[in-house]
Amino acid sequence: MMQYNIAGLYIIGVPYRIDRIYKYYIPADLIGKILVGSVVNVPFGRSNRKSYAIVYSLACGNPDEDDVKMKPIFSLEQGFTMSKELIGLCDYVRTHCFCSFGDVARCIIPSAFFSKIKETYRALPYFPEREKISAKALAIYDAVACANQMSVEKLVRMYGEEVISILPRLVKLKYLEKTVASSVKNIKSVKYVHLLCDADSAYELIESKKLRGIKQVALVKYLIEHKSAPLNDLSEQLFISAATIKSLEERKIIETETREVSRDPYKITKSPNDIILTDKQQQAYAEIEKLINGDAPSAALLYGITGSGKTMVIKKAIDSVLSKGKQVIMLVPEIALTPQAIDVFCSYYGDKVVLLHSSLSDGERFDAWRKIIAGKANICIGTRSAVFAPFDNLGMIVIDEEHEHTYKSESNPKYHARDVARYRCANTGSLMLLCSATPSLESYYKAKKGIYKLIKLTERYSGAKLPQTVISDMRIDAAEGRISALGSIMEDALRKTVANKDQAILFINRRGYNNYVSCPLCGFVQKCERCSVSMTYHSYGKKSGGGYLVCHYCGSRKELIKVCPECSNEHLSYMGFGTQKAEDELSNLFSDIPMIRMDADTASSRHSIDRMLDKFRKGDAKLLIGTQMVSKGHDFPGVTLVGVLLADNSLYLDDYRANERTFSMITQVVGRAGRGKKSGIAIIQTYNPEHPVIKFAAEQNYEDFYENEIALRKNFVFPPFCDMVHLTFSTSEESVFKSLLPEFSSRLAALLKEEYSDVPLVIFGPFEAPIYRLNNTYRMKYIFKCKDNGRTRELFSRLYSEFSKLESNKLGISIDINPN
DNA sequence: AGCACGCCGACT
DNA sequence: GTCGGCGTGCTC
Repeated sequence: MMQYNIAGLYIIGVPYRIDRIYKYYIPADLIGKILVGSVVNVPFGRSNRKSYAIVYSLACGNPDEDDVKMKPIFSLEQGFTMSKELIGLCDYVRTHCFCSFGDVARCIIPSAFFSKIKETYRALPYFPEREKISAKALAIYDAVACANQMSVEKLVRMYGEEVISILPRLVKLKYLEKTVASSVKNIKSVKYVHLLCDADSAYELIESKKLRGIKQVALVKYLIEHKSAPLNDLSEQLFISAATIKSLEERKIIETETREVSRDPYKITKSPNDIILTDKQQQAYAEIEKLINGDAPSAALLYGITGSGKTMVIKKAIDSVLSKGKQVIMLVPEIALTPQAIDVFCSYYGDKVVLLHSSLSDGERFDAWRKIIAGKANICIGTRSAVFAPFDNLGMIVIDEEHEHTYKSESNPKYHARDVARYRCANTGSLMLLCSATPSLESYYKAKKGIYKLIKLTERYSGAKLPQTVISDMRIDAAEGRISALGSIMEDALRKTVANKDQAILFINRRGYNNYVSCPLCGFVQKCERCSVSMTYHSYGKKSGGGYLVCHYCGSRKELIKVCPECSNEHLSYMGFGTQKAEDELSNLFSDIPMIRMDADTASSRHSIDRMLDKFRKGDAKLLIGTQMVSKGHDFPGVTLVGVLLADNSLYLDDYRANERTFSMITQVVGRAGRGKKSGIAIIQTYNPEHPVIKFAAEQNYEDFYENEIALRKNFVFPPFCDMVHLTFSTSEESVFKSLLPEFSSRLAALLKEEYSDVPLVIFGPFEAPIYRLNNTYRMKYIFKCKDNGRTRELFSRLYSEFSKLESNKLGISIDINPN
């Protein structure tokens, strides 16, 4: 049998335009051991720096006779070989998302797999007796001392292999010290800081000038808003030193606490008690079972209204797949926001479940991943990237809340989990099961066309009724001169709810107190210095007064201005409201009712979200007010009132998906009411009560919304009737646009006229990105309507490669297909 | 993305 | 004379 001695491989970590198959010869001792899918180490580039690579193909030949000078593979990385299916997946994502092969490989293999122990050397601080060592050793010492620290690889490159024998001697003579840094961090505990007094007395402390240092004031102010914060965040964001913490700790104003961060954060309790499906659920399940039992790849859309009991149908489907000895991936939009659903699955399947999501540490992620490749788990529940879980006998991929935008990645590789899932299912004969109460238009369109099997659940579980909905016309309140986040209808309903000792959820799609500060006389608006957006006013604690301005895009902060910097007017107006203002108004109305505000400012960690949701579920708080966090899949039987405070907030955005997003947001929130025995009521506050989207959402009428919207999409040619491509140039030097944009436009025109005359493309732009300046980078973009096929991608691939090397470091270019 | 190579200006 | 700034170009 012929032994392969040449490997074609993809290098991990190279830029897109040089990402191709490189040929290396396999040294004699590795022949037969290196397979397609092996992870190997190779020398790459003029400096032969050590790089990781994935073996893509094997061949026989003479390394010296080939036209390219071939280098040898250094070594083989043990422990993981990528399956054919996953290699195909890398190819697929690479060509569809304009990223390198390695970018996809890095989604499949956790970073901890690559980060082997790194040996570096550091010069010791005192000046040594130079006479005792050789000239060569002295040169090495000086080089290390000069660079502060150096890796072994670099020293070998500079001085040859003999450094290997010299270095230990230098360490023994205390010239150098060896540091072994493993990048697999074993974070076992995190230090937290919190106030020892309540917000109001802390605020008095600041007012009464009892705190001397600026840092101390900043820290206390920060803690008033965030309740408790990890020490690391504080030193990073506020530049707080240990001394500041210590002095406040001694004065008993704050307290530090060490919290254990468990390596296995989800405790699993087995309770295999079987579930009984209702007739409707059983019917839906039977349809899915048929697809599971067929061996052909398939896709289904489970469209079930809120509260229809989709979770149990999914559970049954998972049982069925597992019983055939196959594996399941289940995707959820965000782990932290759907703890209930996850608890259900963990309690049923115990240690056969593995969780994969973004807030795992490198070590935790590595553990979870090894559990999958070792075959110790057969269900993987996780966020977007879990779609890459390296199962070898996949049977089904479930995508819960299929319409959620979090399934689209916004950074390289810019994939959509649904597309990746579809590819994997097609190649493994698996079922892709999409689930939603408000399916994306694209998916419902495919279901109606028969590409996906459409399965409907149109009744609420165990007879619960959909809430009665009321549209509150805020124009009436405005005409009466009422300026409040809460309309009169909402206020009355809240009073009733509170009187009945029931619970309510209020939803606002905006955080902070007021979303901008402006001068009514000269029109001045306080903008961020780094971004082209207005800054949002955040107060400390519940009360207005004091506070700071923050940019929601780059995070920069600024003291609140009291006087207009343009015309010195002292009466500035604070416009628009967010969660803080609503909380403030509510606490004025119901001062003795416990309430929780849940937004990115109060829910800093998974733990704090859990704590808040638990408190609300137990009834310890009666009102829950917050951003999207409160609208996702939670099940609170005690909630009888649900309010949407700014229903039209997202309605008039310059975006073809604005209607869809508004509809799904309102529907999801409204669906939180009336899940228990009591019937519920939902109030939608809007300035556009006649708007069809608001009306359809109020009726929970997805079918009519869909018909209305799909007609619009067809008329104006938007997805699913075409594909959208966004091409963005970004730079810190605005002037590069002047020559760049005409150059790009004419190059594109030339390509379309000659080589790609067969590619239909509608060009919009160039124009400024919706936020032109972001964190001091300027962004110009093109939008194209096209058909996402091989020829179109080839055209964009060429443009991407050609323009990504231009202006070298000054210019960034990004291509995104069907972005959010 | 790195990193070496090479071409100019400021300095001992 | 040499050191070192960074613009240019290559990566099996």
